Amino acid sequence: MRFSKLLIPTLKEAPKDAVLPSHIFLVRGGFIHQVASGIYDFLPLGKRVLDKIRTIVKEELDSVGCQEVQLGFVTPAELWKKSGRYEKYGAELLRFSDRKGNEFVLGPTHEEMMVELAGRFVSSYKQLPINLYQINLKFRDEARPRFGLMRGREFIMKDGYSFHTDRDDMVREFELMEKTYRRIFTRMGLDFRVVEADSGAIGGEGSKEFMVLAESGEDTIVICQKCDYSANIEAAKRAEPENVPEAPEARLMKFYTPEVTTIEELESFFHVDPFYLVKSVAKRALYDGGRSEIVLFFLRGNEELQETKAANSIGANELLDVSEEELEAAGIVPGFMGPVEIKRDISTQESDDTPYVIQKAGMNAKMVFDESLKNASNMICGANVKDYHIVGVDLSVLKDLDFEDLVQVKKEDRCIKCGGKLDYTKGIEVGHIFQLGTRYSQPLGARFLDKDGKSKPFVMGTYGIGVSRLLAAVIEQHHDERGCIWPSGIAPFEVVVVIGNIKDENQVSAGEKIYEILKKRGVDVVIDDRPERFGFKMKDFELIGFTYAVVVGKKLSDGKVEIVKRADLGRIEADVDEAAQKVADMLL
RNA sequence: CGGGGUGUAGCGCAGCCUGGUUAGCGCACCUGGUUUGGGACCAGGGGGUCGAAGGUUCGAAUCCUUUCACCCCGACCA
Repeated sequence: MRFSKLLIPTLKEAPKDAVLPSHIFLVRGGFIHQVASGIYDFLPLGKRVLDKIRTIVKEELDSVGCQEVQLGFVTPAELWKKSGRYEKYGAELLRFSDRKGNEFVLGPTHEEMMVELAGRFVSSYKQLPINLYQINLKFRDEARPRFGLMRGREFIMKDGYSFHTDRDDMVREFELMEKTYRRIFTRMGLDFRVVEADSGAIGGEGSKEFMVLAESGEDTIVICQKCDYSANIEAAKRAEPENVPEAPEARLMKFYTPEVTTIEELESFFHVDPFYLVKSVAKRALYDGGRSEIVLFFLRGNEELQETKAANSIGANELLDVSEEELEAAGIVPGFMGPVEIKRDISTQESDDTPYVIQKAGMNAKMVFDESLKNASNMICGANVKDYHIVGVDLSVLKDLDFEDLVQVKKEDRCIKCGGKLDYTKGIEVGHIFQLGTRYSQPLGARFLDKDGKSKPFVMGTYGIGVSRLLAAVIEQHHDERGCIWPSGIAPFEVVVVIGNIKDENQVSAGEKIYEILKKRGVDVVIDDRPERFGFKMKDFELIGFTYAVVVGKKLSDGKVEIVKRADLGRIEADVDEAAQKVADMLL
C-alpha cells in the first residue's frame, strides 16, 4: 500500500475530550473517529487492526472446534420477554418498533438468539457438545460512554455459547475456553490476569474475567502478592484476620451516646477498635417486577460493604440509597440503627440489677449479616433508639440470622488461598467466561433428547471477548509519549518504508525496490511516498506505531539504509540490498 | 439520573462580560516558488446557518428564554 493514497488523517493536536493515551493516540493516529457519544467510525488503519485482532480470535477459536456464525443484530423483543431480560436489562437495551409495530431490540448480547438457534437445530445428544460464536456488532445504551473505544455504546464483541448434555462437559469446555483465551491474549502481547468474577446480570454459577493490567482500567482487581489468587473486587474473598484486636469486655446494657452516630465518633467515644462496632448500611433493594424493600446490611465497623455482593446475597437487581424519611417510616432510627433490641429479662426478679437480654430488632426491613459477625461477641451496636447504643452484645444468642459474604476486601487483607497479603490493581476487562447452566435453555425451552430418551435443557456456557475494546487495551499497555507501539501481530502494517526525500530519485527507486521485495515476501508493508519532509514522516511513523520503519535517506549515498524498531526506537544500519531480508527476519 | 463544563472553519482556540461595518488566530487544505534527517519557509487562496429555535433591539456570536449535542465527576455498567 502507498501512504500517499491511504486515508490516514493524523493529527498534531489531540481532541480536547480525549483523556486516555489509547483514546488520544487512536484518534491522533487516524485509526478512529467519533460520530456520536460512544459511537466511532473505524478508518482504514483502525479497520486493519480490528481485522487482525478478529483474525487471531477466530484462528484460536476455530482451532479448538468452535464454529463461527452471525446472528441478526436487530433481534425480536419477544425473545427477550421470554427470558425475562426485556425488563431486567433496563435502559441499556435500545428498543424500537418496525413499520408494522413489531418490537425489536438492538442486541447487547445474544444469549436468547443463540439459545433459540440451538434449540431449533440441535435435537439430539449426538450433536453435542457444540460451541457457536460470532464476532459481531453490539449495542448497549450506556449511561455514560467514555474513554474512546474503551466504553462505547456500539462495539464489536466476540460472543460464544456452548451447549452440553451435562455439567461436567460444560466445565470441561469452560476450562478449554480459559486456555484458549489465554493464548489469544498472549498472542496480542498483553499482560493480563484471569480473575474470579461476579456473574452479574447474565447469571450463572461461575465466571472468570480476563483483565489487562492498566492504570486506566475501570475495574479494581484484588491480587495476592504471594500466590496466583486474583479476583475482581466484586467477587474477592479473603481469609479471616490473623490478629484480632483486644475485645472491650462489657456487660450487656444500654448506653447513652448523644449525637454519636458515625463509626469514627463511636470509636473515639468508646475508645474501642472498630472491629467491635456493628456497622449498619441501609439500602433499598430493587427486585424483578419492580418490587422493592429496605434491607439492612450489618458488618464490622472496620469493613466496607461490597454492593455487588450485597445485591447478590438477597437476589436483588440493584441497591439504592435510602433517605432518612424512608428509614423512619420503616421504624428505623437513622444514626442508631442496629440488629437487636434490648430489654430486661422479666423472667427473673425486676430491679435495677435485673439482667438484660437481646432479641432481633423489630422493624420493617430485611436484615443480612456479614459472615465475620457469626458468633461475634463484645459488640457495640445501635439501639434503634435515638441517642443510645447497646454494649456487650453477643450475636451468637440470636437464632435464624442470615449470614452472607458482604465485605469489600481491603488492601493488606489475607489471601484466602495462601494467607499472603492482598493488594489492589486496576484492570481492563477484555474477556469474560461464564458457566451458565440451564439459566436460558430452561425458560426458553431449548431442549435435546438424551441417551435415555428423556428431554433435557442444554447445559450451557457463554464466553465473551471485547474485540474493539482490545484496540484500546493494547494501546493502554503499549505506548510511549510519541504514540502507539503495536505488537507486530496486530500492527496496521508491520513495516513502513520511509523515503526521506521524495525528490531524490535514488532514494525513491531504492525505497520502491525494498517495498516490492517485502511485499513479495508477504510482509505487511506500506511505503511512505508522500511529498513530506523527513521529520514529518518519522513523527507519523511513531504516532501510528508500525512495528518497523526502513528509512531510505541520507545514508543511501553510502549504500546504507536504517531499520528503526518502534518499540525502543533503536536503529541499525543495513546495506540497501540486504535491508528487506533483514527486516523480514526481524519480524519472525 | 444528580452535580459541573463546553458548543465559533476539518482540529485546537480567541472574540461574548461592556451588542455596532466584510467574525479572527494557529494547525490542516488548495496554487506557485524555495526547501528536504526530526511535524519547514515565502507569497497568494478556499472554507463559517457562530449548535438549534424563539425573543429583546435600529442592529445579536455577544443580552434573555427554551432546547439539543458533547465532555468531566458521581450513580449505573454481560
